[in-house]
Amino acid sequence: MRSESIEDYLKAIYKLQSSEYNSAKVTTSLICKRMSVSPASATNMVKKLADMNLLNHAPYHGVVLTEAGQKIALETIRHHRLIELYLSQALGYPWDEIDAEAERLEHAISEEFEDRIDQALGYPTIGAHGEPIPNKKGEIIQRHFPKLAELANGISATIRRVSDHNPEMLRYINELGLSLGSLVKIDNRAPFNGPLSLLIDSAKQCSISIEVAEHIFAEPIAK
Amino acid sequence: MRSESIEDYLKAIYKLQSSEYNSAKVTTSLICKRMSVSPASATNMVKKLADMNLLNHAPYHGVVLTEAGQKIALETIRHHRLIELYLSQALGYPWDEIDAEAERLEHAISEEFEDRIDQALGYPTIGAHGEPIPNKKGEIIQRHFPKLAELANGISATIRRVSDHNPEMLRYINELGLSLGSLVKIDNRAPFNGPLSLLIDSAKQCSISIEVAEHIFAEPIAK
DNA sequence: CATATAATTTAGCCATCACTAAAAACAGTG
DNA sequence: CACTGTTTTTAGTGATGGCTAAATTATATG
Repeated sequence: MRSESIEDYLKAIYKLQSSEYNSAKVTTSLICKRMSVSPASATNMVKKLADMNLLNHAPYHGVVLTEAGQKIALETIRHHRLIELYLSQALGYPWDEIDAEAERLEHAISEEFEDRIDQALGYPTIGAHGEPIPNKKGEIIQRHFPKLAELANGISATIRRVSDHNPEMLRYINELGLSLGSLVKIDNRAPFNGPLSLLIDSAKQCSISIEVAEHIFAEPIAK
Repeated sequence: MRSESIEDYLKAIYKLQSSEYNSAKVTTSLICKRMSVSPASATNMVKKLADMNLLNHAPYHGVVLTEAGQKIALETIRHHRLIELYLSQALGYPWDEIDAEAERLEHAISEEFEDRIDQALGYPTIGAHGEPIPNKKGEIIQRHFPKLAELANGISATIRRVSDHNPEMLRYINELGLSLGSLVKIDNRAPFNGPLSLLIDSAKQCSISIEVAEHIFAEPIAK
């Protein structure tokens, strides 16, 4: 009545639904791509979730989570992000490994475990990659920051969030010396989608591809 | 190819096999009782494990783990006991809750997680209830201590292990003020399987049933 | 507006792991 | 050594959650 699969689908659907760059409908094919399953599997699960009143499904037109579905999604995301932060802060895990480990653990922990690591971490509201952590009531405060790729030349900004989708990219970003709170200045922006030159913490110079710059979000410093 | 079920069965079979009070064969019915499944389910899984060369099965005469089967069992037990100790020491879990939480987590953690909590705990060899923790090579050092129920009047002993099978009993034992390392003196032993009177840490007097005394193991103090 | 292409759904299958009910094998006793 | 009762196994089912292949529906284009 609340399997790992169900939690994973609801989580994925929630993320697709609230994803900033995507105001489009959450279709079966989006879901199956995100979950790396066949279209048929996604259809089956969508039907099942609709039967359980966890989402509304307009056939051929996508799904929308119900309150109940969103609640489970947010609980799962809360687990995931608390575990990630715990792995990172309490156990010294590197940035690029916490997602995979949390992916499995998030389904196995109890409310009690959630509460205890929440307390051990000092009731955090921001996760290891800068994402907001939903509270126990299922409230989440979305924060929006521009991508490095969108910032103009000469702008200084503080790194606020990093996309966690690609561990290799995360490792690379980490090796550059970038982490949450790092100060970067956009030194130069080569034309034709060329690389971005950055000055990191007023110390280190480096040059990153637009592709990477699309996955780093930063808060421009008001001057 | 290595499901939670498989790990659970192998763990249970290992424990039945090496259980001290039981030199008998590990039969299907023992397994199904221990796992709380139907006899048919146990038979099915035993057949499957035999096909995978994780145990040898002489039909109607019980099973014996192979090296490969024992290896998986011990890895699972190692996970379980490290997690229990971590929950207890790092997260402040009470004695009676760690088993249930570890039961789920033991299947979800990676080698890396195992290594990191092992390190955080200082490479322990004794678990939260006094059981030995197998090392990474699958070696385990069995320690045998008499039950409180077996100790004669007037004997003093140090608590070395507590059976973890019944959370309610664990909570009770904990409330008595007994933990690993506690010093107890057998003050009196009422006849006809009557209660045992104990002096705990030369301070507190209490009286426990034989049933409880069967689940506490202690090392008599050489005088 | 017909038709090609893409998206979605249906139908049917497989593996895992539980179950019940019935059959078969074994063990102890008269 | 047959009989009774227990243990074990077989046979058949159900739920979950994947899959492929085929059918259906929607969409975009000439």
